[in-house]
Amino acid sequence: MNKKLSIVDIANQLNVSQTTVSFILNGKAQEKRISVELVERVQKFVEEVGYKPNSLAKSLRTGKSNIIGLMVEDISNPFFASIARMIEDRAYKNGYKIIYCSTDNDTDKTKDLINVFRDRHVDGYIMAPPEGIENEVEMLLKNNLPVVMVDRYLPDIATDYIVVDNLASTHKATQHLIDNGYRKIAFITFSSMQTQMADRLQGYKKAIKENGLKEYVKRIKFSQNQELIVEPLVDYLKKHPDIDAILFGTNHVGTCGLRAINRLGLRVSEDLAVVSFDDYDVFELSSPSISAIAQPLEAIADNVITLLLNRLNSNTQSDKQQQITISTHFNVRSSSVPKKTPVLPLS
Amino acid sequence: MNKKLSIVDIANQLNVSQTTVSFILNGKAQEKRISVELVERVQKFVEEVGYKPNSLAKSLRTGKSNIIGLMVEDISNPFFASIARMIEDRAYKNGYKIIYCSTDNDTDKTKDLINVFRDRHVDGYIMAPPEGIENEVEMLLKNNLPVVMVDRYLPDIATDYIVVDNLASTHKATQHLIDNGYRKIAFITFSSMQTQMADRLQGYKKAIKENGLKEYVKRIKFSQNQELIVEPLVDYLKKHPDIDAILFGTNHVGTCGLRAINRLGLRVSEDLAVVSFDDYDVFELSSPSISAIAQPLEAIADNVITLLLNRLNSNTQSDKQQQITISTHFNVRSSSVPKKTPVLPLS
DNA sequence: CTGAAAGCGCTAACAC
DNA sequence: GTGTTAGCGCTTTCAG
Repeated sequence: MNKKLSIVDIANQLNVSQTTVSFILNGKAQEKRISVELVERVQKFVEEVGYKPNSLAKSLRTGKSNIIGLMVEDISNPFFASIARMIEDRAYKNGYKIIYCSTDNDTDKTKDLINVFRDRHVDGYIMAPPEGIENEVEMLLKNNLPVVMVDRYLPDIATDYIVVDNLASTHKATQHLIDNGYRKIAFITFSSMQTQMADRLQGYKKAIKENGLKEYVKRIKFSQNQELIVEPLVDYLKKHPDIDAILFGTNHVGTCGLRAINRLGLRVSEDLAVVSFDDYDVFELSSPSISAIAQPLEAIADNVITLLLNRLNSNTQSDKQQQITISTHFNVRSSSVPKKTPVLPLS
Repeated sequence: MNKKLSIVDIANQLNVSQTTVSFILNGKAQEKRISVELVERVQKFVEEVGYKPNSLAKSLRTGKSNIIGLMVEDISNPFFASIARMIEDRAYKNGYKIIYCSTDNDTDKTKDLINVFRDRHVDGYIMAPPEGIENEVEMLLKNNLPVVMVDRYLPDIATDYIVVDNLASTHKATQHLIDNGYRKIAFITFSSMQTQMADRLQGYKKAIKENGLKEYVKRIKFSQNQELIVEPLVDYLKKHPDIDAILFGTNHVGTCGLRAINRLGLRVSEDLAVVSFDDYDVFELSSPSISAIAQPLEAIADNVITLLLNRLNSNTQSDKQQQITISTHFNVRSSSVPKKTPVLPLS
């Protein structure tokens, strides 16, 4: 129906040239001093027949696709899903569409995906990068394609990024556990050298060291399969029955951790204090409810898309990179109330 | 770097014609009886210089974009996020990319989005349709664009679709509550006439009627904003303190329902049995854990993408529509254990 | 103010 | 077996 009209059709029917139509459609009427009446006539006609420019042809010609590539670790993780959702909204409102994909934190997969995106001529990239894609990102930058990192960044490469103050957050959470009388505090995390995980670990270590306590760090290999995370956790907790509190490094480990705790028949809060990074429904609705470090999703998404849109609108690639750190909010709940059994003094 | 090469460049450098290169690259070498050595030479060179065909130009020429448009209600809802994730994986493996968007169940927004997708020349559509987009969908079909519905369908239009047996599922869940001694069972749902919600309501009503009980149906307006759902729920529960069990129509109402129950200081299972449609972490990890009707996400996603890929590969639009209904799995947990207080006999 | 025309990179008749 | 070439629909330079 309305699919066959092209700019030449409408030019012919109106007895004007394509150029004129094109100028009018692209808001260059004034600049080109096209008569107001012609402009109106064209616009009216275009409206009537429901003509839509073919964006493929447009992209081919202009090199702009109005598509943003979004690469997250896993779109089914509520943290990324929420951010993606907000980014999507803002992008649509600004005339951009999103192509997304989940990297699974897999370097090779991500490299492939970057190629797919380049191939599609996406105008800009938003990514939560896995390790080892420095070269690819540099290539993008070199080609003047804006890249905004989120959640983590590549330390060796100067890009825009939006992260939260991971170190301060886990430091505070750990200190909170210590203040509430816990002494054998484990930090359970993914075995990853990515910046966000490294910082979270440092925050924990710092608090532990400052209080002269002993570190209990358990690293687990990232996996989509929950069982592959729950099982090592069960083992670890069995092996360390003296642990009296756990700080989980992400919502995913946190959720699996709760499963492990359930499976062992342990009771959160009574037997074991729990705090997790990343807040979401599960933690709020658990009983006892789980203390969690909430990332300000909306602020993150807003900053990301604003930054990218700015880059897109002004070809100022060479500008100084913007690197924004946002504070988290620590939601204290029942899972980390002050310890009831004898509290050891700090040495 | 590798962005400037076009097919003509590589043809020139190799002293062959574009056609030849194009044929080779598109696997038509045999068909066109191009010499094996030439094929190899070209492939080797292409490999070396890292030439990638420009898919925009390709799409413009062929009318195929290798993009699938995915429209769900809300990508941040775990049900849709999980399905999207699985669809994404399968699509990528088959050379398709996904453009997605959240409809918010908003008819106008969805119409816009369909236009955006058409404009992008997506090859196929997967959608969880809101009400009132019959005309748009018919238009797509008329233009021979495959559309697969998921989660719900438009009763007046013959399309492929994948749904679960909603009616049987809620019927079973309601009967389960009755069997366990509950007599004042509420069904809390979104005020929607969409097929999946209508069927779930019917399943509940059927079981209630069969047992000569009274219906308690509460409909709530769909909203992203949790508070707008929790509040009416709190009111409703206050007004009907005699209700002894609730069946929630979706995970979203279910989650909000748990909040409402918490807010009122009611205890799940002791004061109120609970079952929800859609299983996910929250229900499994709550304590008491919440009985839930689990949709087989993987089976749904698999069927959806298989169906669509089939359509895409064989231009058999006129084939009979495939309409697949999959069974759910009822996960019985602690929230709906047999009632302890005096159980009224069924009349 | 408006029109002709040169491509953007690729595919596929059609000719040789 | 291989080369020529006409577009796909649009933007934009350059001439009127």
